[in-house]
Amino acid sequence: MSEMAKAYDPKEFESRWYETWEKGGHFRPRPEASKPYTIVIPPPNVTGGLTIGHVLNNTIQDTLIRWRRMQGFGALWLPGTDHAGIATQNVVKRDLEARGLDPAGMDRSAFIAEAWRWKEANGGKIIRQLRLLGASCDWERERFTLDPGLTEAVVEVFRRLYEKGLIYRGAYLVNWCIGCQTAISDEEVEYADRDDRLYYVKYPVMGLDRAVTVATTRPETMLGDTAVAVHPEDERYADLVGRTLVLPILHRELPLVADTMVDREFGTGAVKVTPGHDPNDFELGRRHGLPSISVIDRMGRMTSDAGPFAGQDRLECRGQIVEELKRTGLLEKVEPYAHAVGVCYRCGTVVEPSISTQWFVKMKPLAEPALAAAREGRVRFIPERWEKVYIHWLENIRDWCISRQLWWGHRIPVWYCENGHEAVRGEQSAPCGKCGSRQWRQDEDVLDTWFSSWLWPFSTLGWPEKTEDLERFYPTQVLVTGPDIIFFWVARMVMAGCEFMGEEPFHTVHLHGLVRDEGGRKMSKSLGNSPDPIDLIDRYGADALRFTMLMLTPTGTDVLFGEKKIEVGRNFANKLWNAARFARMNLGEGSAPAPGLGSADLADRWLQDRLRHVCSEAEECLEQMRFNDLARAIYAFAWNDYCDWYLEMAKVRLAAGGTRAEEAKAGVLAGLDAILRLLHPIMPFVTEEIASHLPLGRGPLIVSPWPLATEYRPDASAAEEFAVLSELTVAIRNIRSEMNVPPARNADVTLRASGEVARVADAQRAHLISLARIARLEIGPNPSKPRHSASAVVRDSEVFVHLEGIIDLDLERSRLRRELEKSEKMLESTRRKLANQDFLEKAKPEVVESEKEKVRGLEAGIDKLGAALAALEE
RNA sequence: GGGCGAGUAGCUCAACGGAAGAGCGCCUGCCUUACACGCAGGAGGUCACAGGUUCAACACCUGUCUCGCCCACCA
Repeated sequence: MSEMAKAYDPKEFESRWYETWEKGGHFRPRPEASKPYTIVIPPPNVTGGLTIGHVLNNTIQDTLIRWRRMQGFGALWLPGTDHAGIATQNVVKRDLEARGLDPAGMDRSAFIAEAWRWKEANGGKIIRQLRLLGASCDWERERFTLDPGLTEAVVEVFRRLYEKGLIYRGAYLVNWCIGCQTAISDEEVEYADRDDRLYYVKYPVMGLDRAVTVATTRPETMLGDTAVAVHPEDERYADLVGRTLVLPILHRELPLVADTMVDREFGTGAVKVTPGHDPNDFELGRRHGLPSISVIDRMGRMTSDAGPFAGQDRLECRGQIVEELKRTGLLEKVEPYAHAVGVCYRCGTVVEPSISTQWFVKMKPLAEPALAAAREGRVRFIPERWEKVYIHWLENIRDWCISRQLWWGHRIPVWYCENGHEAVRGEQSAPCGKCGSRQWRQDEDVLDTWFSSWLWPFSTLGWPEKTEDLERFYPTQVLVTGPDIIFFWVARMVMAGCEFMGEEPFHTVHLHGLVRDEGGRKMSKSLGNSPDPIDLIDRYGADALRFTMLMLTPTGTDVLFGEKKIEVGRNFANKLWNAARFARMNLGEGSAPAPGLGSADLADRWLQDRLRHVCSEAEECLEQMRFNDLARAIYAFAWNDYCDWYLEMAKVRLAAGGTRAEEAKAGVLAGLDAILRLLHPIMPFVTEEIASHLPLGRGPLIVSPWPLATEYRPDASAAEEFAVLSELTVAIRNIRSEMNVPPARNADVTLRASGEVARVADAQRAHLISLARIARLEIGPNPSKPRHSASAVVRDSEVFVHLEGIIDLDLERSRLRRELEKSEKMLESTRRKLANQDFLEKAKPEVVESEKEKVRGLEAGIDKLGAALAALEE
């Protein structure tokens, strides 16, 4: 056995163990395991680095995978990365510019080549970081969403949906991002509150000396107005419906239409209708057969249809229009107005709704099975409340705009022949089925990144081919991710799984919280409040970080993370480290006994009882994915039960030597063995390292059997005896501390006790003496009370700590009075309860009995305290 | 405008309807030969507010307030 450093030093062993595990093939699912357990990683963007959010997400997954692996499952954690269309394209562009190249001047294939080069050089960063975290992914199965196999899956899916009529192309109003120069889906639009202005503009009525005033936040879009609408039952405008209005500035004629969509309460009750630049107006326009005019182009500049404003930026145009309206007296008023505007979730630019020709997926038919899956319990959410969010979205689903005007991504697998016929295929080859033409041109656009992500649970396993992996590992067991991508990813994966595999891709969705800073703000690069996990791992250890993250994360609530909190994990690792050093120190040179807790010693019997509890608790926590409770339970057991009590008690037997020492050594090892196995899924490195320094008789911890409660014998009487022992110990320590007995000084103690307390104290005399630092211990049913002593009541017994020469009578009196007061208060409230007739009649008998018992105990204690106090008053 | 979540010790969070807990911080002692990343002891809480259900409520119900998310076609 090699030496162990004095303190936990993770740098010394983390990378070494990761290499050992990987070389040992332990990240691969065991071929012989009958039951599979699969998790597919939410593929991080290739552009990204590891964030604290990733740490939480992947620590949870790794904990589950390692736990199942130890249980003997064929555990597969399938890793990979997402090509992240827009994000990557932007990063590559910036990179090119930084290198003095001009991305705008590049042709498509040159750009894509550059993007791949960038990906090969930089795309592995986050994967390397996951390894530092200890993620036990099967790297031999790593996938990338642009891998050939996954491309094949994308084309196949597109083809199937196209043939089913669920994919269509058409000119509709879509969210156009001027910043990213592409259409984006509804889900990619975020809403940001803005303090804006509401402009009231007068539209003269043709042939009358009247005008209809409309309210708008976007005066520039009036250039594209094709109607004004009012509510059909709005009396203010009843006589005007059907008449013609004159659009200010451009003097175009507009019908005044009636539509129930209009809110009579808002503004003037009249709304300008711009089908070309507003989703509601687009709908309204269709209903009324109105034309639509696009006055803003893809760059955000006014088109030729904007007349004199053509070529201006939309915002510049807004200002000029307002000026012009003022000048002509058609601007009635301007009010401050707070509202939400849609912005691109990628670049934050205000989204410009525009009409353009795009590809869409018809979602309703796909949503049905996904809805049923949740409603019928085949897909379950943890926490449950997210199910409602999922269902609500699916019930109100809108078609999915899947085409993106980018270069980086899966190119839309549609080809057009020279005669305009369409065909879906991966590569152009065969002649056109309709005209025989061989001149094909592929659609210019690429697919939304999520169009490959939604296939992830099966495309990564080989689909559309029927591979062994697909057969064995699909469906996966659990998906671990954040609630922010329920719509983008989770729901769509369920839809795809149902549609293409005929089965849900997973049965449990664990949605953990977001990581925030200590002020509750979202972690983000721009705020600069997101610490670099790698730096934290470097300074505190991966295990410390992992443990802390889990400990801080109650199921499904956001985590407020601060660097200081990692100390909990680091200190805990150090504690274990030193417990192991203690064990080794006591094992000495000779051959060590096999770990075991079979002796008749109270400490061993009690530890078995505790292990029984903690093992079943850990199991339950993992089953229910309550990771914070899991971490807390193991922490409390290891620190408080094992280190504070068991090891302290073991010192007595170790000092005694002989058989008792051998038994203690076996027990110390057995306790550590259980703790290390329980903790391995959370803290893989330090547990593995510690285990390697101890003669536990096991192979690598990573494939050691998960500890079962049934390995340990329950022992209620040991628990009870231990309680007596610890209560006596604490009472004595308390007196010592409050009476300022120097820690180094052992005190004489007299215990006036009979029955259980006397029996336990006598049997555990050696333990008690050691734990409470006692010089001489006298136990009897009625020993004489020592002259100078402080006392305490423990159950039905009295403890006297001799304090010759150092007793401070005043101190002791006030100490006893405090105790007495506490007991009397409790006695009073308990008596009151028992005086209540309803309580006696209606409460459960055992509750009543325990209250009565409580009174008896309190009364006896109060008597004793009173007597002790009286003795001091003399 | 809907929906969801949270409001418990200075801070971050626990607590099957039956005497309010942990970690950090704080106070007092201790370098007690595993650990000062530690040991022992201690202080600190009208469990957001108001009603109600119950013998009994931090927990269940109703309402209110505050904070935070998500969804939504009031321009």
